[in-house]
Amino acid sequence: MARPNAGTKGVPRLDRETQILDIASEHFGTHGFAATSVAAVAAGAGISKPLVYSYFGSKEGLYEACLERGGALLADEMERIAAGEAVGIERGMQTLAALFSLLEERRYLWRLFFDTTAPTDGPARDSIARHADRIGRLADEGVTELMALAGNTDALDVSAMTSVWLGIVDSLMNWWVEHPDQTADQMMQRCLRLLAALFGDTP
Amino acid sequence: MARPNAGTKGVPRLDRETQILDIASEHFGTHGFAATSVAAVAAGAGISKPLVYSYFGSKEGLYEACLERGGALLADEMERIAAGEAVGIERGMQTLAALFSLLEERRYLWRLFFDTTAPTDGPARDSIARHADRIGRLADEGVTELMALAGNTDALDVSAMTSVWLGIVDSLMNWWVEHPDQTADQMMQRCLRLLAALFGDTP
DNA sequence: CGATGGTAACTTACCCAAGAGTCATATAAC
DNA sequence: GTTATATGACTCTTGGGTAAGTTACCATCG
Repeated sequence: MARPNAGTKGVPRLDRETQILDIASEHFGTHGFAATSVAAVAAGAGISKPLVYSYFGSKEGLYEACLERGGALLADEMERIAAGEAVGIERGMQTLAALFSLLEERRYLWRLFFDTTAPTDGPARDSIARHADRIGRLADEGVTELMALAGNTDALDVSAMTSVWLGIVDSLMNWWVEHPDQTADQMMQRCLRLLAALFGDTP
Repeated sequence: MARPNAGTKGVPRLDRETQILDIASEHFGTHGFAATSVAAVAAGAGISKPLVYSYFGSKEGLYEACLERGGALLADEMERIAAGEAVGIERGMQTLAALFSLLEERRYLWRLFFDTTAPTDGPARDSIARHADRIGRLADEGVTELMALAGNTDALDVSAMTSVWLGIVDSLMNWWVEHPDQTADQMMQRCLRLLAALFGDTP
């Protein structure tokens, strides 16, 4: 007898991994890497800490797996937009619409990629940067197009504008997290109104 | 005898506090609250940890003191702009110019106020939020004006637009930190070019 | 002028809690 | 009975916070 909770619960590894990644992504995205504890993730999944380590190796490994899965989701969608014909601000708006729709039930996911508390040293640095950069590169591509249309091809200008664009998306996502009652559709309508307020018309 | 380093070094409390705040602000602003250790700040100032605690009470107290000093600097400048006659985007650009000039030697300072790793519970929460909100309120005022000019007075729209505006400033500051060779003047010229690229003219 | 004592400016050496990571073991399922 | 799934009970490091003591300075008293 003894340990009443030991032994398998009949949950296959892949199912359990998926569940752990769901919980971990939410924690990492909501509180950041540093403020997330593996024990809390385990508790959230209703399992013990060693199982998490058994499946993901380390806290960084867990974070990396979250990035992997989330990054694929985000980048695939952004690539779909990129493959379309929209350019400039139009492409930006389509990207926003896609992101709102995609992340409606996972608003925290975006913040995973812009976490300043993620480890900046050690072997995980490269891997983390790679995933974060994949989204950045897609943004860069769109911004380069936009700037070229306006006759500006300065590399630093494009770099700064990309940073600003990502900052805009970031702040919209943060605002959305703080306003849970807003639907994806309402967010998109709001963005169109904000754009109209800036440009003085309704494009 | 014994402890060769004990005893006063003849540095008055106020001088020492100022020095500690300089170091601490840079650490907090660069690495965030969670990733900053009091021991590192003390080492940076060439003193021991207990002296920091003796002067500031706790890590949160130290952070609060940084916010106090930095917030006064930032808010005073933003209030100076607010008192002027510029409105809308013009006011935004003037604020940017003032911030670039003010923060040229302290680019990390801005990030102090938007640190997601700052403690979200405990007694310091209110105090910290109060300082962060002071800047937010000034931004809100400017954005409200801008939106009103465009005929939009929806509270949520204004709230979201304020968030976006702060996000833009945030990303510009981050970009600036990553490009140390750029002067305040170059940053401002760049912003004007980015604005021109968006609006298709040079206002 | 030198002794005395108070105080401000410091430090060493420690405590303690939180959290990353590990080991040996247990049980359900097949 | 073998294996994948699982856990209780550790260890070890990091970092916030503290207790107690040390040294320099300065005023006052003889």
